[in-house]
Amino acid sequence: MLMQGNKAFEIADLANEALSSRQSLSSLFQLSMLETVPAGRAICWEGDAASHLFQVVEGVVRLQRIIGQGRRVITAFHYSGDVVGAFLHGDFLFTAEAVTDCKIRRISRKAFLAEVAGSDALRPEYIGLLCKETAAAHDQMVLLSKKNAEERLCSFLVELGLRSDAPGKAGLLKVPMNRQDIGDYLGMTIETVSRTISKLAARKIIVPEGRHNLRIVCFSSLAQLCGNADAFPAENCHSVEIQ
Amino acid sequence: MLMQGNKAFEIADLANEALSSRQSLSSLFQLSMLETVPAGRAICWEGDAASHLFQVVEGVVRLQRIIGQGRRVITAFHYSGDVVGAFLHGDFLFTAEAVTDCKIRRISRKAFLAEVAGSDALRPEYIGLLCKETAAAHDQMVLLSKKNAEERLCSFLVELGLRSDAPGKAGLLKVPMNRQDIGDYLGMTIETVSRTISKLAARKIIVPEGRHNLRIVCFSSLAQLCGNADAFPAENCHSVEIQ
DNA sequence: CGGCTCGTTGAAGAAAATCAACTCGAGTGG
DNA sequence: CCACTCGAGTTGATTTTCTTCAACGAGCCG
Repeated sequence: MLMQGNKAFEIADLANEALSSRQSLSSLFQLSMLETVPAGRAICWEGDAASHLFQVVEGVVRLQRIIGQGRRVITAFHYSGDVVGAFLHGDFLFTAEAVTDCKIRRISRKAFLAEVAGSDALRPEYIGLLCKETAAAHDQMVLLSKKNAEERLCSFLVELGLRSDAPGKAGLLKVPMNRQDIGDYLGMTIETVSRTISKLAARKIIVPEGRHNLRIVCFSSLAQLCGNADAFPAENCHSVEIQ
Repeated sequence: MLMQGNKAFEIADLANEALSSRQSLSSLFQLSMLETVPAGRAICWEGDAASHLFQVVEGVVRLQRIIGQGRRVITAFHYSGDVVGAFLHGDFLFTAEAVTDCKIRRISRKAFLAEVAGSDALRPEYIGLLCKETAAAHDQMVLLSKKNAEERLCSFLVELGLRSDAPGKAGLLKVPMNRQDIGDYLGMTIETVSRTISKLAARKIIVPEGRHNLRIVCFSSLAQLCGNADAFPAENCHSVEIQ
């Protein structure tokens, strides 16, 4: 709901939701204008006062930090529906940039926090969001600390493949970001990213189709190569992946 | 205050604080018994229901995750005054273990969240805590993703040195954790940790004194070697570190 | 004092980074 | 429509950094 129809109707519906205490964090953003951000454009800058939160409505956003001599670290990608900046207090800890052409909405931090503080329904959702982000940060620390190139790439592809808006576990996986983005996210160089993709392709686990698409031949193999202790077994690869 | 005196007095004082809305997150833990945890003992386990939060009253605690084949990642150290588990929702995402003999207090998540929800004073402190943890996680991702052995170790020593309970920037730095802990925190082996310490010692930046103490000869050199873009210059090394 | 763990140091090996050449594909302009 | 150009991606050769394996040394406890 709320995805089309005229504005007045949306706002009325929103107010209705608020009254009946069924509002969600997403609904807080619905009051703001939809903004269009072209690929490559920054949405906010590290060090600036974090006066607003953003929601990615469409497209992919990267959160990044730069440390001296052109070293860039991408700490997270955010996809449609995700909230950017939920955990910030004072300043932005990252620069957010559009990976693809994006549509976003924004809300002021002050309004956001006031809404959350005043709603018993929003607070658990907010805390859940923080928890999810922190869990992701922990997973990323494990990846960066202990995984090799193949495990990193497979973890990344599984993460992409498990996103709800992805077409499915087997099939064509859209990879909107370029090799440099992937490398800076996984802590490796573009050459190593490329080589690792080639090796997986040689083993017929994936098949590259153009720069931004990968055909996932055997998702359970990918999952097994993630290097997580709890990776599920892939003996059933063929039966599962029949399509 | 609240550090000694009889229990009844403490509780009365706490209630008083609550009434006057000057309570802090720390005060929430004051109602619980002080628990003693010997070095090496676990406080909570990854995967268990996160029913409680902890506060480190004394000692050092490590948060760690294990991934297959004995690979361990330490995602954070917590020191006296720190709250452990603030951002958790369902299950613990880490196993917490005492690095040194510790004293801790605990509070149930339910009570904690109720207190925070009901207090306009606690909520900002809580959010600030979450922000601080997330900022630390981001810093750690940068470290693990882009820094070399020397930069990692220097970052760690600076982090230790800047802790408020540390004696000072120049002087004797207590390093309570062993080499394995440091290695698993910084994403390197104990051998590389040891070698890096030796190299810094050869350059007279630090002087090891026993296994758990380092004399910091030139803190600003350490800060400069962190690899952060915003490292402050160390020309004033001598004048600052005269002591 | 002896045994033990923790830490240090050295030598060899492996993984990924770096440097460099080449390919591919998309967009541009003749 | 096709050659041209430019950026992104791939692949190969070499180098660097860190890991691994192994031996040795130092502090700590009984």
